[in-house]
Amino acid sequence: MGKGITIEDVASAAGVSRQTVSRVMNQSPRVSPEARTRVEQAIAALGYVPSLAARSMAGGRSRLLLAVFESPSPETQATLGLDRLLPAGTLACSPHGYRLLLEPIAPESAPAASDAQLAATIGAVQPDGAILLPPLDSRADLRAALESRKVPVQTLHGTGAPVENPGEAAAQHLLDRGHRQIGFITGPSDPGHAEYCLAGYRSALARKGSRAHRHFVAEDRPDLGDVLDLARAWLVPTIRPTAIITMRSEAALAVLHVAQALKLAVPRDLSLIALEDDPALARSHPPVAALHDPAPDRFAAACTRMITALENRDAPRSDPPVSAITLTERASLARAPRAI
Amino acid sequence: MGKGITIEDVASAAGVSRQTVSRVMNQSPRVSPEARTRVEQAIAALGYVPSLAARSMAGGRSRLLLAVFESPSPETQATLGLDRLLPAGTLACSPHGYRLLLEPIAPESAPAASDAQLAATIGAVQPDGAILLPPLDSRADLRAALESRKVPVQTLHGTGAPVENPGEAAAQHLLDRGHRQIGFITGPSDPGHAEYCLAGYRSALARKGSRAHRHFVAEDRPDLGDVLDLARAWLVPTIRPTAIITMRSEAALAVLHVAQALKLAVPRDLSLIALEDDPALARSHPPVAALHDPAPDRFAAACTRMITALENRDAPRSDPPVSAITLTERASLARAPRAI
DNA sequence: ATGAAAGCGCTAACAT
DNA sequence: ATGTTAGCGCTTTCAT
Repeated sequence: MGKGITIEDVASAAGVSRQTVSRVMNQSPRVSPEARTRVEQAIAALGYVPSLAARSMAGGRSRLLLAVFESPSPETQATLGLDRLLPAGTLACSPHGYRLLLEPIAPESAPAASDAQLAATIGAVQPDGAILLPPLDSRADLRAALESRKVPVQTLHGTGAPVENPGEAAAQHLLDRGHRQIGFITGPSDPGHAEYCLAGYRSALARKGSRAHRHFVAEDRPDLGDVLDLARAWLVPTIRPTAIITMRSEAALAVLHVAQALKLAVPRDLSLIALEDDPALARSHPPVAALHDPAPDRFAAACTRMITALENRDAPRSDPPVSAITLTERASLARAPRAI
Repeated sequence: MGKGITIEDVASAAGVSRQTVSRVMNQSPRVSPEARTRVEQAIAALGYVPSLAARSMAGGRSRLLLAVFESPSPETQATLGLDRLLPAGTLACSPHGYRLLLEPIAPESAPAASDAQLAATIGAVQPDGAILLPPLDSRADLRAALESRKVPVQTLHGTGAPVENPGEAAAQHLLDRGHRQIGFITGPSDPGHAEYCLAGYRSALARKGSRAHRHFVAEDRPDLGDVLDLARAWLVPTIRPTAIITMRSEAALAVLHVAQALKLAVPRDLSLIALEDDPALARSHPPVAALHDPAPDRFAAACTRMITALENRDAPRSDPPVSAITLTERASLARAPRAI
């Protein structure tokens, strides 16, 4: 059932020509209200859905967008979060009749290899556009491979705001609340990303003249005991951080535990922020604040930008900026207890 | 560049008709070796890639497979692992000229709603098949919606082996090594899944006559202190588990820490298995064994099964079974120290 | 073994 | 505002 319903069926059911049906589907203004209604009813009655392939052939627009992402290598456990990205993007596309097509790129692939791969995909599906997902958005070779073949490219940080640094953002939040002795515990997962966040933290503190980053910076260790020891080493002395930033959520939980064992009240004596959110953070006592990267929303926004750019090839558009990072405030945050 | 190369271009470059080119692409045996070679060279020289849309229209096969998955709701943080699934599936499809198309289904969506959604997708792209990803593989309504429209369905557990229960598998591994006093710490994330694993653990122990599941079963808590307390409560007494299974990797690390603080050697005095793998487990001291769900491989296998079933509509196939769960053995495992 | 003819379902040009 | 005429790039079916 529902098989083989074509524009022709709709046309005869509505008593018009295929063209009129086509015009209705394509929102052409040159259709009389009556005709439009009859066509719409016929479409609904028959459950007609136009064939993407046929529209692609005839109209030259495939309504397919490439979602180009880096396929995780076994060791690079760095979770891209496709679980939440892809539904968001799909949802943004479908009301416009567009669809996403996956294009995984092997990490550190040679430019020639990925160029060939993209060439094959472009030839086969002729996508109307491509979204370069991080960390691929910085690969000039991919962008060139796409654009040289007339495939427009978008990234998550459209034309607007520059990328925010999570380490810097977290530090800034704490500085704004009066904290100066702010500790930072990196995550062991992705060395490059850890360095990046750490640098952001450092520059934020340096701007405010704090020297905490000389004393309270440590590397996260996989052994829980090491993290607990570290937390104790920082929190037992009189001169101690009034706030600590951790990259991993688990480290934040470990610090919280040590603080409570030492009778330090969170957040009164110590504020906590994790750079990575996790359900466990929301359920701990007290819940721990975390930075939240609205990547799914930014991906959806990128898809929408792409589509509107495609549809009105002329009209100048102003892309509403999307904030890159937000803080999920939870009870682990308070103003600095006093000046030290 | 590379734009607009059609079968016609290849045909004239090779000095043959379009049909011959088509036959070469479709592996038809009715082509002379010389002609085939000339065509293949022309294809390579021109960088020709056949248009999916055109093939779909003319041949009635879209070479598109639907990857139907449950889109995570805000609270259902249950990570499906699309990050690793999709590249694996894509890789399995591409050598055959097939592609994956995403179809997210809202969790607990009404059957009528998802039926309409699938109908729209099927009408638009006319997929040659669909893979129902867990936990959607048990939704009879989705399967019906697909199959009633002549779209063949596959799931991760092909025709072969039944689904293994992670809790049961882990318990069985330990029982095989002589353990009887085996503890189990559930995870707080997905209640249904936790119950399921716990039941598997219970039945495995019951089969061997162990009664440990009466004493050493506990619920995981988000607060680290609670988990540490629990581990101490189990490990301090003389009658204690010789092995512990945890659902969350963090809980395993916490138990490991307590054991070491109590001067219990892992794995000599205590074996540890997590039901969820994580890079941190491999880096701890000692590394902690974990169950590993080869879902990416099973997804790739499902795609391959689908494609071969599609290509040889006649030949009877025997699907090689794929093991559902494997144990990543690490230094946290040893035989039971003694009978208690 | 190869070619010629006839579409697949739709849209872009032209008509009218 | 609507209908008509050509294709889009392939695969089918039927000739040769």
